[in-house]
Amino acid sequence: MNNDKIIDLLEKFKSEQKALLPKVQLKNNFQKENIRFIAGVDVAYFDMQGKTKGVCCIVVFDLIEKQVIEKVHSHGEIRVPYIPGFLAFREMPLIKDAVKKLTKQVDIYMFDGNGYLHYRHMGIATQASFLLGKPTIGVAKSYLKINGVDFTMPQNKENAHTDIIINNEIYGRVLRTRVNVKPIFISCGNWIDLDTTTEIVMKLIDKSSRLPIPVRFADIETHAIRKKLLIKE
DNA sequence: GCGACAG
DNA sequence: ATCTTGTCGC
Repeated sequence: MNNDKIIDLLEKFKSEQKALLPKVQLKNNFQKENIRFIAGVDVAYFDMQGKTKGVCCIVVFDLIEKQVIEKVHSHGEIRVPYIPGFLAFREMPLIKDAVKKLTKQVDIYMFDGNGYLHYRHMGIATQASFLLGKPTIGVAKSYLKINGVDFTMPQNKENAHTDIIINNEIYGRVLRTRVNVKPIFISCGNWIDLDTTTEIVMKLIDKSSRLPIPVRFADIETHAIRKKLLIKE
């Protein structure tokens, strides 16, 4: 993919993101007590026959029974390069394919990446919400600096957090899910508020990781599937 | 030209 | 994201 083509694509992508923005709602469109099934979505990459391929896994976790109730995956060629701010366009085709395979109910989707914490408030979690028609949450392992604004490190206590505020607007939250571990960067995707987002993320933390269970499991699953695909060929 | 850069 | 072994700690 040459440079001119990428520049054209980015302009097109940017206007798609701007068109979606007015539809974003940072309010819960559900009753908290009804939330039970949380899906984690992640993508892993590999090369095969000189092409960049990807594996997308979705793991659905039951908050009540505390167990995984469904795992689905999709894989295929990745055609869009990674450019900060446009991750959704790179991963969305595979996500769509994996979503089609789901048979169980999902109440909320969690993504490996940002949501409202994004240049145009349109990180992958927010953008994907329109495809899914469900509330979404963004969970990033590192910080994507916006307009040169740094984040404030939260205290070294479980559940300590600081907000990322730019031009008097809250973009997202830096959350210390466990003591002595780097914080994560969470943000609303759509149809959910930041406090509820934080609550749900904390409910899904266990001793095994600083990341919430569905995202962690989806990450592990993508690596497992990728390994199988590489052995076959 | 240099640095920054979710995954 | 990915390339990669051992190793410190709960």
